[in-house]
Amino acid sequence: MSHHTHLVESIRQQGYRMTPQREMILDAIHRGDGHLTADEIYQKVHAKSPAVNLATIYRTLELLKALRLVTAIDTGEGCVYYELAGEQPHYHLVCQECGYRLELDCDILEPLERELSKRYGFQVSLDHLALFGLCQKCQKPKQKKKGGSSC
Amino acid sequence: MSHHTHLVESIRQQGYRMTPQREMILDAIHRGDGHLTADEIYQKVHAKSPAVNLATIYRTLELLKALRLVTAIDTGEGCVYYELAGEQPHYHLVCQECGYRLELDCDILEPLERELSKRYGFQVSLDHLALFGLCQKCQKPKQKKKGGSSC
DNA sequence: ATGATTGCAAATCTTTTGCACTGCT
DNA sequence: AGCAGTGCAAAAGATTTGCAATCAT
Repeated sequence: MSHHTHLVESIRQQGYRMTPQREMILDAIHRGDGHLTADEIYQKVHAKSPAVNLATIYRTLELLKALRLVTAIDTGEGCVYYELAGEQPHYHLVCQECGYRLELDCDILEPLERELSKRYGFQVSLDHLALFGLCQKCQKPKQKKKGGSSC
Repeated sequence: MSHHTHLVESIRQQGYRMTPQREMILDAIHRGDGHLTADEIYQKVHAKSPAVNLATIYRTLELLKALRLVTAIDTGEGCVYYELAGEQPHYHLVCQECGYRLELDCDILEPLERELSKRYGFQVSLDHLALFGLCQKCQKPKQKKKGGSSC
């Protein structure tokens, strides 16, 4: 628990209590390295301490999100992934055909980020990003229907 | 049905049957202009023909997606939006704080699209895109990273 | 005619909530 | 001690599925 002392402090300083459950949840998210669903977090915590309830996981995640200690990433697969806020952002490409996923280099989105800020004053959280499309493999089986989709 | 004759043909040519339900669903999506949830589509169809079942909506949307006649957009709000494939792509910025949404100019994502293709061979479906972050208004209460005016 | 499609109801799956009890501070 | 936090069970909301009836082809 030494690595997330500051998280524990954050929670306490804002008037919330530190419980074993919350500690285990934080620890699970930390070890999960940004790719755990609520249920997976539950599995991990439950393995350590079977009495912990799924509802507690959800309530805690809700709290941690509100305190901006964790962020949620919705990749559109019907489940949400959680990670500690401030971790190295990582972007995903998700193939809609085969589910193949790969991680993007961080720098590839910087120009877009700057442009959105300049043009719209909008500060995107690109660490939440998942992009969908077709991987190389899955592009081939389809027709070459490329007409009319230009801007 | 004049505007989506080609959709009807597509379905038939692939060995599927054209039913009034499917016609109404296509029509609803068409008129909905890319921002309807499954349930909203259901409401529209149901208004015309109360016997139509929600399960049919889901099954039809599933089919239409598989045939690539409609695309699904998950904006991470817990619901999925449907639109006709090949419609003018439109991107969303969604404020995670206040839910404010705005549409992006089409051209802003082209450089990214090209780069992803070049670097990873990945063909992103950017018409599926929703970006999350903070709008100008909601940036202030937090870090003063930027001096903006009102939304 | 015949098999794809639908309606209906029940089942899933994820997430939320009410309430009484527990335990952090 | 007092109230935030928890466990439990039940609720809610979205989507899926099994099955018998129906209808497009």
